[in-house]
Amino acid sequence: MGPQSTEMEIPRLAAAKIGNDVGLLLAKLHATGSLLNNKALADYGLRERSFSVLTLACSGLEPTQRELADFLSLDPSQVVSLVDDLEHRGLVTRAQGKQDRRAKIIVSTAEGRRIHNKARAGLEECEQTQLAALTEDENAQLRALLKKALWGSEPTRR
Amino acid sequence: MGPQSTEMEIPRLAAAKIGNDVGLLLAKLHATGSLLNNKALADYGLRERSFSVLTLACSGLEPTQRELADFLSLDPSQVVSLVDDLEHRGLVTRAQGKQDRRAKIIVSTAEGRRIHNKARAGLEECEQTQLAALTEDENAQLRALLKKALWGSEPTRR
DNA sequence: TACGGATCATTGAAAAAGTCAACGATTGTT
DNA sequence: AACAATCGTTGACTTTTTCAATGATCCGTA
Repeated sequence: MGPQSTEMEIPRLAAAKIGNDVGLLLAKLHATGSLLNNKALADYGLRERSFSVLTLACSGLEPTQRELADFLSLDPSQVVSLVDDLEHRGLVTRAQGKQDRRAKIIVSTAEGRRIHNKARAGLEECEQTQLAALTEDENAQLRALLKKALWGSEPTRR
Repeated sequence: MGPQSTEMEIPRLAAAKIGNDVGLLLAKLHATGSLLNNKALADYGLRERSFSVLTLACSGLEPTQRELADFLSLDPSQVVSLVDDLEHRGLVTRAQGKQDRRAKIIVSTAEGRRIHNKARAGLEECEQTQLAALTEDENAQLRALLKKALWGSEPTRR
């Protein structure tokens, strides 16, 4: 369907003022990125979002569904669907919250971690493709700026 | 509903590896930004996308609908809806393509430019809110990196 | 302790957005 | 002249988003 080449010609319309609009730039880069990411993740039966959930389940941070919803900017009901899917496939399980019995903690299974590692490798490749125009430094810079824009200063450096 | 404060606490989950995932960072910043932008544009009966179309219609670049679809990463049928709406409200008109009579060139009306100027002012304010954590330099840097990631090197400097 | 309001995950329904194939008109190519 | 390709448009279909309602649980307060 779309152009598969690594080459990316500068569209005529990029000259418009709106070519400086952060909102549009984010939307565009996000759109093209999602396309690539979802394509890469399809091999593992995952999509961008289920991968995010799986990643956080694998993180050891023991996120609750509410935390997932907030962090991923999703409606809680969407998290239910995502977790349902991952759980049915045996990649994560719902554990009872420790302090709060209403909450469900999402943790990965061994199989979930296995799939996750494979998928992550594929994704990194994919990400490099998307940001091929940037140098290693610029790549890191972009990440840092996005994080700072989102959460102010830098997150707890460790 | 949501938190209206300018303060943004660093979520616990940001510590996860995925906090470095460019895809997620883009999705998140884009999501929060869209929310703010759409809220700001609602005063003018616009949304992020209709504003983008209006902006390009005002740009003097005489974009065709096909170009709009490509540039905004939309399906051509979505552009039809957006232009229909703007046209019904007298903000843009469809002009016949010059070389290609199949194509329709979208140009703004005087009223369209009036609304656009007002809306743009509101949006800039909004954008500053979103990127409040960044310095002026970082703000420019972010734009430059996003553009480079999208289109390689820098677009025609002028 | 018991009450009341708030929060969590879940469900289901309604609205919005996205995807896709088909069409007439037009273009460019052979 | 014939052919395939492209542009805008329409309509059907699927997916995603949004939202209100619910039972269970938590927390603050009387």
